[in-house]
Amino acid sequence: MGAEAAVTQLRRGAVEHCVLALLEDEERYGYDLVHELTAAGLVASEGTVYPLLSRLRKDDLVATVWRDSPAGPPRRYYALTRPGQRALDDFRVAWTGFAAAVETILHRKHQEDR
Amino acid sequence: MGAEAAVTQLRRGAVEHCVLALLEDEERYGYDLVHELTAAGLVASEGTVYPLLSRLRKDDLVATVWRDSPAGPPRRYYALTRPGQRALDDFRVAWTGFAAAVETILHRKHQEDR
DNA sequence: GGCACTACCTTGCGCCGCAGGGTACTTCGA
DNA sequence: TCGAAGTACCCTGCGGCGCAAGGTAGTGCC
Repeated sequence: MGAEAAVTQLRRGAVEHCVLALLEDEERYGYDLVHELTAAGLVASEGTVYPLLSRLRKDDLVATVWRDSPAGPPRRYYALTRPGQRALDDFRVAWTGFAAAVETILHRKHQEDR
Repeated sequence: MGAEAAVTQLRRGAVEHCVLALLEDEERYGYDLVHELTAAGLVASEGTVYPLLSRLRKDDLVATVWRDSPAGPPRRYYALTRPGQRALDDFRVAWTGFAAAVETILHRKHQEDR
C-alpha cells in the first residue's frame, strides 16, 4: 500500500465525523460539502459524500430540508441533530486517543540515540 | 458508525505503517508486535497482524528470518528493507497532512464566537 | 440549440480489520 | 503421565466504506 492508498484508508471513519463537524455551526447542502471536503483533501469524489450523507440521515445524525436555490436545481440542506452532536463529541475524544497512539509509534525516539 | 467503529476504520492504513515504524530500529517477531500493537490500541486481534505481515513481505517492505526461541516454538523475525524505509518516510509525511486536515475541521473555531 | 455549470444520486469493485478457529511446541504442576 | 496454560505461527468469511464512473435535471449564456 503506497502512502496515497494509506491515506485513502485513513479517511474511512474520519470523513463521516468531519462532515458532522462542518454542520456544527450551520446547515449546509451536499454539493457545498463535496467542494469543501475535496479542497481539504478528505474525499476524492462525490461518490463518497452522497452515500455518506444518506447513512447519516438514516441513522438520525442529521436532518434534512429541501430549499430552492437562487439559481439552479433545489438543494437538500443538512443540519446536525442532538444524536449527531453527541456522536461528534464522542469522536473528538476517540480521535485524540487514536492520533496520539499513532504519533507515539511513528515518532518514537530511536532507543540507540546518544 | 459509533466512535468505536470509527476508530476501527481509522486503523486501516495506519496499522501497516506503524508496524514499519516498530521495525525501524530492530527486527521483531510477529507475536511480539501483536502484543505491542494491542497494548497501544491499534489492533484488536492477531487476525489483523499476521495477514498484514504477509502483505508486507509479499511487497518486499520487510524481510524475514526464522530464529529459534529460547523457549517455545521458533519465531519469524521481520526487518525493514530499503523500500520499507522509504514507504515509512512517505507515510510520515502523508500522516502529518492528513492529521492536520482532520484537526483543522474538527477543532475549527465556531465563527459566531464573540 | 448547445455548452457549461450546478446539484442531486446510484452501482460495482476492491480492500482490509476483525472474529473465530486451527496447529504445534514447551513447561509445569497434579 | 497427562493435561492445562503459555508461546507462536497461521487462515477463512464477513462486513463496511471510499472510489471511479456514470446518470438525471434544472439554469443561464451565446
